[in-house]
Amino acid sequence: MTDTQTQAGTRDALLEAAQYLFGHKGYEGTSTRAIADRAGVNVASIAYHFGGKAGLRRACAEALAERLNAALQAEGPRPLPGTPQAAVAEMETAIRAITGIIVGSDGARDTVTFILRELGDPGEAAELIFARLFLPRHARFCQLWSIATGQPAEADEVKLTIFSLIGQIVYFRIAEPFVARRMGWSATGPDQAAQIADLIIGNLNAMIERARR
Amino acid sequence: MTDTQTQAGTRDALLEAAQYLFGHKGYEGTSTRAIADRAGVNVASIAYHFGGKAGLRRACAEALAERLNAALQAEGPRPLPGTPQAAVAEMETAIRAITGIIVGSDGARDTVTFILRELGDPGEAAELIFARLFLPRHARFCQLWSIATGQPAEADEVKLTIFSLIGQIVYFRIAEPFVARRMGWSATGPDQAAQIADLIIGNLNAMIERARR
DNA sequence: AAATGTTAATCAATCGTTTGATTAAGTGCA
DNA sequence: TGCACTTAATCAAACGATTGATTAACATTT
Repeated sequence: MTDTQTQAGTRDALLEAAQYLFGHKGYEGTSTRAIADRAGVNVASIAYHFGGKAGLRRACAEALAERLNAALQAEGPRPLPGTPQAAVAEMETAIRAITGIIVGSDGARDTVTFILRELGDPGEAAELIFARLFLPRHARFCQLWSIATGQPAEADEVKLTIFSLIGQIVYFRIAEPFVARRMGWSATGPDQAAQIADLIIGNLNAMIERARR
Repeated sequence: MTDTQTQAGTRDALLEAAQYLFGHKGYEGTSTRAIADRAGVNVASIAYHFGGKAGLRRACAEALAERLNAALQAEGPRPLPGTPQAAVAEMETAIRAITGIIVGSDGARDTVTFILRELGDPGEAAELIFARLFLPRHARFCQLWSIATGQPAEADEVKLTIFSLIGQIVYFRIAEPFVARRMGWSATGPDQAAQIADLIIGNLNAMIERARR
């Protein structure tokens, strides 16, 4: 009985270790040996399972997109809400969920760290994450906004507005250490995430009100 | 007559080359040789002028903070505006200026690329940039918001609101390739920056209106 | 000549990848 | 069932290339 991985365990262990290290030290800053060590696995396994370091990076993004899409599910063939009130309600719920995942320190923390690192390093992985994770939700938000305000869903101003809405959430995570210090937070947990979500929902309602005029 | 740098020229050439490469390929992804080549200078000059690669990184951050502070100047001992209208006007002007620098493709493009890369890689450089560049403006914005709305400048909600305001701008730059594609932009230049600034100023006014109620 | 810059050459360490060997689990046939 | 063979998976070891840093010689200026 050994403590090394066997069978499919190796693949998953590599994905988890790589996601953690790529996220915290960056792709270039992470050596294949460091990944293998953290996974408790031989270096050669990376080439065997993923073709190489770059393949492992791509596999991380794919696995993560699938996993997060499942967690946020919802992205199924849901019908659009019928009233402005219901549309606003769905946006508020979504903002709370997304803020909790991006800002709060739940289980997805390392995953979000990886995503943000890739966002700043345009490439295949960022492409994949945006196409599968961000854009579908952006389109949904545009439709909800359209129902809530009466503006056409594909109007330039609407699309930009939704970007500005999501940007607020993402920035709180990017600047987290500095936000925490400025706010006097010892940690950024679910309570802080809720406080941030409340604020952004307030902004959302202010923006909707203005758009209706 | 050679084409290599002499005297103080070497130092500046290294700073510029390093800022470009650190920003576009990341700190770990950039070799000292690549920096020296781009600067048209010998590798050993890095150790001579900056003590090493890490020192060059710090020097980049310091030089950039000084330069951007000068460009945005304003941060002198300006008096606070006396009326809510004047406070809103200053915020709008600042948003236009910051959006132009961060989003538009003016001369500061490589500098902003470096900053965003460092923001995602917490360390000495990010610390310096935030302390010297971001926080002073955050505090100023809080005061302006206070004058505009009557809320106390150091209230939690105000501080968070200002973060959410800045976050909108930063995100447009981070997600620039994806925003551009979604919007059908072939490039993100001054016109697009102005469009984004208009939108964010609209959001600002909506938020202020709501805060006054 | 002393101080300051710049250079080519070299260093040990580490990089991602490849190799050949080894193990264990299937597979086909008698 | 028993034997011969193939396949998938993992390993230690080694590969050539590149890394950041250092050295000592050379050039320029004061």
